[in-house]
Amino acid sequence: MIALVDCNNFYVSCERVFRPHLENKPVAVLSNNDGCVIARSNESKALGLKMGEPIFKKRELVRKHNIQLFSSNFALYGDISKRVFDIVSRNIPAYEIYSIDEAFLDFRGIKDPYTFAVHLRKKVKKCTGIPISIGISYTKTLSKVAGYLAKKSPEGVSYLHDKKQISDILGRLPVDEIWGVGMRYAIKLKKYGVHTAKNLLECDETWIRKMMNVVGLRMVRELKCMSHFNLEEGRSMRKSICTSRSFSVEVSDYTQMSEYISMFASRCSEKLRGEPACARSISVFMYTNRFKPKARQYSGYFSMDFHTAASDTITITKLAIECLKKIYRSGYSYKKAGVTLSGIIPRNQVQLSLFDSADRKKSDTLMQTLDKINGNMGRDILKLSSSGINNKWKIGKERLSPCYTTRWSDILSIRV
DNA sequence: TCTGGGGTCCTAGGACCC
DNA sequence: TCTGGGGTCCTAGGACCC
Repeated sequence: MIALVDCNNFYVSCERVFRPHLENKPVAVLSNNDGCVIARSNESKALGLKMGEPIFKKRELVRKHNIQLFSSNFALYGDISKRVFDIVSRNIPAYEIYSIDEAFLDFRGIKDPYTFAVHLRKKVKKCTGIPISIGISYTKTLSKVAGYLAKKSPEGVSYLHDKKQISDILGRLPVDEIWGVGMRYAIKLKKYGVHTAKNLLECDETWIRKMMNVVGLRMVRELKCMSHFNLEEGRSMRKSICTSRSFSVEVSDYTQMSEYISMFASRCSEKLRGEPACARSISVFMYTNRFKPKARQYSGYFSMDFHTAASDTITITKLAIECLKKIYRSGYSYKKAGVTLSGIIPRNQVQLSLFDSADRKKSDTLMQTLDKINGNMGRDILKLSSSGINNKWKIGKERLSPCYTTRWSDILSIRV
């Protein structure tokens, strides 16, 4: 048995923990630059606020119903997530943290899964203030189905174990609610008269394989109670690391762009060292505003390899700038840019070059010092001058809540 | 006026090897 | 008349997830 723990409307719930008066009120959290809706409370969903929708299109709705909006505060959400999963994973032999708000738990050997889950849910709510739902079944995909039901049940827990019951539910589950069926597949499937999960199970497996390749086929088998996706314990090394941003004010100046690219490269390097790992290649991309069809459009992408896999900010930034020079075209207004590191390998598996002349020991010490100072005193206390001296990163976040749990100056004061 | 950020996996096709 | 068989690696593109 596998249990899926899912935090309800997670970002909204995090904001509510510190603002209990928002309970039962419509609330939403916005993406960077306060652009799109990325989390909604049930009340906001009921009002018709859609996921991913640009908020400026909904100004009237927001005003009319007094929907409370927040800028995204990932420092807060990340910390609350850690607290939730600390509690959830206690006394569980194996678990996999799947995303910031979801985890799969190994429920084998638990005598009464339903009661256990009900207790777990109460405990998490009491200790963190976050409401969760728990779906339990035979495979990961089925536990996702159970999770879907759990969200609608008053107890917040659903235990799917009876074959007849599973079959009934799959008969009512729309295909696009299945884990692994996105918009494209849903459209394709409906064209062939496949509307429910049960319809899909009745299809020929060769046909499914052709339509949705092996991943789709595995998913279908999982719905038939055959397990294909194992619990992945421990955090495995990432395969790529990306830092990208949309600019609140479009960029049309090379120096400005090179400062941003330098900043993205630094951020990527920090994440890379945090693994700890090195990267074999880097790529840089940038593009103009696709929502302004009348403006001149351009998009550029360029990738380069390091001579020797690198993790130090200086080497990485230098190559990022090389890439930038290859693709930068003047005369355009850029809306978004980013840096991606790939070919990630563990630090201790770097193949050195015979003619390598770099002083690695020195650069390692330098980076350790840099990370330590920035870790203790705040991000970017020490940085490369190529990322700009007075370049205060301008991400529109007008409705940002305090970092209640991760910043000393933001801790709540309580009048007793 | 205003439209996010960060990941994963699979496949087909091309280029290459012996 | 008639031109093999078995591999690897890389990339772009397409799908998905949160």
